[in-house]
Amino acid sequence: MNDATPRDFIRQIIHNDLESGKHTSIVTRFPPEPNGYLHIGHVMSICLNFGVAEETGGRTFLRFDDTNPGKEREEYVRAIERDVRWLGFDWSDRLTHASDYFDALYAYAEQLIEQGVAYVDSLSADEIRALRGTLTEAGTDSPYRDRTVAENLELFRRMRAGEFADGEHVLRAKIDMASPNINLRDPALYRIRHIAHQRTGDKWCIYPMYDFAHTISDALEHITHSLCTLEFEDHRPLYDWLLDQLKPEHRPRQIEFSRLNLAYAITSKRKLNALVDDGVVSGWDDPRMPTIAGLRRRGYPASALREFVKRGGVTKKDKLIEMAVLENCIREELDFSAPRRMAVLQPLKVVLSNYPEGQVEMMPASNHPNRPELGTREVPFSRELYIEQEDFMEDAPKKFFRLKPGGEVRLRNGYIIRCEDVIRNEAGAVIELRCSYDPDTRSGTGSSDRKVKGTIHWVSAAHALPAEVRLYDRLFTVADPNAADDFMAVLNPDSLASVQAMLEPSLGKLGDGEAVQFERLGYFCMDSVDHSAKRPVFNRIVTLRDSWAKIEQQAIAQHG
RNA sequence: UGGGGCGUGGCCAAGUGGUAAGGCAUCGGGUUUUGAUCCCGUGUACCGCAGGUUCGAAUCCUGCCGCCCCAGCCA
Repeated sequence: MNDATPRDFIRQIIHNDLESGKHTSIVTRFPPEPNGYLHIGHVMSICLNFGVAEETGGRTFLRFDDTNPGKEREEYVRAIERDVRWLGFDWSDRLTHASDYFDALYAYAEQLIEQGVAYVDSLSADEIRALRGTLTEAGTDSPYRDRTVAENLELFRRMRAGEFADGEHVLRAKIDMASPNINLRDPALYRIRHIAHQRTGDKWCIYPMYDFAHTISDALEHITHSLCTLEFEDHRPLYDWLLDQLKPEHRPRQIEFSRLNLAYAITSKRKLNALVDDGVVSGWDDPRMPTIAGLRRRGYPASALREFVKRGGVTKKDKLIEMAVLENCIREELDFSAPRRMAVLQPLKVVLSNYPEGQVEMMPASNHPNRPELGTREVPFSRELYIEQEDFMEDAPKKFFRLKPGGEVRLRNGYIIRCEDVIRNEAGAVIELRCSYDPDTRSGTGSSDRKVKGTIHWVSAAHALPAEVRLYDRLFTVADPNAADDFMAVLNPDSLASVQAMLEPSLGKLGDGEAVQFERLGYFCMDSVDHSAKRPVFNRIVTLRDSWAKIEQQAIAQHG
């Protein structure tokens, strides 16, 4: 559409098809099998299919590829619909199922039989496998390959009528058992499955295979460009063969692209399942999961996910995108949209010895330093406060710009304070700081422009809202857990940490799904599952970029 | 030693014969009551390798190497 729209090879093809008049409008489809939850990899496919249509004024179908009853559930259908909608896409009335076409599919199967290019094979699955040959050796024709059209038709109709048990017969395309492409060695088109389908019930006991159902569904929906991932490249000759034989009115074109892989994440359904079953995570929507449900619960904005996919590009090259790209997209969006708040994750009590007991000042605080239009709110300030344990250090290195004994620091939106005394418990641990404040340095007044090196955040102890805050890290310790021998062995034991934090009181009025920045800490949102007013639970969406952490690391590396 | 794909700086990615965009990351610096944001600057990219065609090649040709996918009555 505009100059910023990336022109990947698929959009180029589509652009050319529109220019040449081959198509007047574009129709795509996103065709998940409802047998699990959608994940970050699907986000790309969704954005591509819906995006390409949107950009050209075309249409997109959300089609459930439900050709394998027993593995598919309505629960997944609803979850998928929700995920796609949440991502910001609309299929309008174009919500379909492969099962909507079972009658048509059956008729096309009979057509193939009548054309003499499909036959009923009565070999067992094992026998068929044995005759298929190998990657380097041609297969062998089935002894049933030359049945007459009449015989095939009768058998196929009896298959449909339920006269045979599962596995007794199978309908196969008659192509070429010696083809170097194994998908062309007489692929199965229909198999017998005496099992109720979630939508068609007991109407059918034979079900079409993916290649057959998908090709015809595409044609029936007048799909112009059928976009799928690279592993289906070898299926394209079969896709085209079916179209050549059946000659439907509309002929779709399949185009393949590489899937998006995110570093430190897995997308294998089996492995994701294992994480849930073994209790490694709390469920499919655990905020550490790469599922759309997990990403949403974590607090990642849909717009940031769309941007992430856009930056990844559309190519045919295997890719493993760094987490930093995703995190940058999240931060970019949230930096703009998230109001600022203060919260202390690891509270350390500070008593201001010279601040009047019982006094409370309401300190105005900007909701967004770069967007004054977002206004201000008032934060209570009093004699006893909490600051971050990390913001105090006894033997601080010279570059430590926070609080140290005898040192000064500014309290964000408050006063400059000086650390006068350190209180310890019997074990010698610091449990409290006695500080003095400089009344002249209140933010925005008097000599408040007096400079000190550091500014730290705080919360008034008497007004603080206690809350559980969950801190997340990557689920795996290696960039490519898929390549690990045992992905369970490379789990990050510290992927979840929970702390009892103290929040500024205004956070009690946060709306569902709203993200805020806890200044100096990161972006946070309420947990959509466990949060309640009585027992607040927050998730850290992502940290802020932290150049201090790098300096610290380097110092440790240099000086041991 | 079958077939199908893919190889441009750490990770992505433009480039479609005329002399290598951009983003992320990195490393410097500036601004800053978030060590955030923002703003500057920062890479000699043997364009997988080797030949060839051409005045000229990442782009064309040949050979080689590496990686990915395929032997479900899964999708």
